[in-house]
Amino acid sequence: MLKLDPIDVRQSASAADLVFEALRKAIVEGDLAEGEHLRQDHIARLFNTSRIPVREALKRLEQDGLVTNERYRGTVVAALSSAEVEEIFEFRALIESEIVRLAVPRLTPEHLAEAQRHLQAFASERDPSLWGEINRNFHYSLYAAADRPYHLQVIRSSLDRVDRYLRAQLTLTDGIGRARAEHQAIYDVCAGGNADEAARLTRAHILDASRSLLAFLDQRRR
Amino acid sequence: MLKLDPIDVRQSASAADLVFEALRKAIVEGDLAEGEHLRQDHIARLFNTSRIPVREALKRLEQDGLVTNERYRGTVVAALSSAEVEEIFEFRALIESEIVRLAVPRLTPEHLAEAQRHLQAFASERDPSLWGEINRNFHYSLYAAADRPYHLQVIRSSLDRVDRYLRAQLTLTDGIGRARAEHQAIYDVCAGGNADEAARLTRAHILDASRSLLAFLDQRRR
DNA sequence: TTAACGCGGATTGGATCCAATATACAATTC
DNA sequence: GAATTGTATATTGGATCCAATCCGCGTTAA
Repeated sequence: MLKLDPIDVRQSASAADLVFEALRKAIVEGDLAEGEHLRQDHIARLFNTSRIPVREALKRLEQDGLVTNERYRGTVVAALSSAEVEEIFEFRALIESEIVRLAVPRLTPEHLAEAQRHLQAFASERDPSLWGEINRNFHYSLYAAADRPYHLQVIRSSLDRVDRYLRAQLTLTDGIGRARAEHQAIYDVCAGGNADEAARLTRAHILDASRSLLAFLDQRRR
Repeated sequence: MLKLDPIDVRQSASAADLVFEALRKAIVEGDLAEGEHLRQDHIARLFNTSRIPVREALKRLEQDGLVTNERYRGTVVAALSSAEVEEIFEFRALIESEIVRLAVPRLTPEHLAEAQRHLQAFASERDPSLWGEINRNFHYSLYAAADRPYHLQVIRSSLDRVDRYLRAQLTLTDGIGRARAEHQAIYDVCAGGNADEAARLTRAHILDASRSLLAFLDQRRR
């Protein structure tokens, strides 16, 4: 009998899924400015599809808080107030420090090796547009050891909302320098197996970025 | 000149919004069993509408994790494994204890009065089908004082996922009795202004329900 | 007997068409 | 000239239609 690798041939990505992922990525990475109108017809043409899958994608983005919709007026990229940004960073500090605490006792050499790769990439990468992605990967490589899929999902969702601001903050004077130093410190205590200290440093790292970012936002918005 | 109260006449609820809310409520309250198929055409007829708004509602529910969708195979009410239920309760224990810690110093007499009303309703209500709603309201009346909209939104979302299981747990032997006692204890320390103790009791309350529920689920699923 | 095959209805995904509403701008009135 | 009104166009929300896929069931062949 013929034997083949049982690859799932079912293409699970519908047009709506593709549009959703593309728009999500564009918003998270800051390629779509906050307040920008997302016209159904325009997006549909970009993807060579009709407005139906576009509308489904926009509904999903709305549910994630990445866009807002007003009936008959359309969908715009969500804009966050300083207070909202601050609250989300506070939330991240709470949950990400806890996930690190859970992760540290479970860290394997493989986890640490991957984290170190991202650490080095972060140190050597010159292109600021890549820092955000590397930053995410570094933290996620540690969080993965916690083996808490729901927590990770919530972390992803909360970071998605503020990542474009965070990426702007990284490019500020000293933003990248402090991030590098703090990452190294977090990595060191993780490798040393000190869960409480890793949690404390992660919390401080997030709140530090928050303070720097809010100072920048408040200044820019005046 | 004619003067009228400037009421916003714009009806913000689209058909998709109404369908979404109705389905969400039905799933959260356990009226739709896990694994049940949600046929677009059937739902559309129920609401006297076409399948288009139904599909948008289903996409939003999927984004919230309340249903799962497989291409060309349809949408079913999500079923959670015991491990997933356990993780979500662990998550709730973390974030709800923290929100209580933030809320206590900000509690006004009005907040406490509302919490006490829910406490009494919880104590006197005979109809088990209403316990879940009252339970939510009691906790939310305390959480509201924290004034953290994003945290509250995440709390709502996580509770939505497990509320149908929690409601089943409340009707178990002693489930409602322990919940009543623990609510009273939480209320007392909140009214006394002891934030740390309120957080500790909230955490214990959630983990207590989790243990009881998991024992029940593991037994039922065998 | 049973497993593979194929057909037809059921269901979902997507395209196109129509209705409802908003917005920009010209026309009009004071 | 400014405010208001009417109108044309753009855009969204929803309905209907078509295509792709799944699934149950009967048929057939080994």
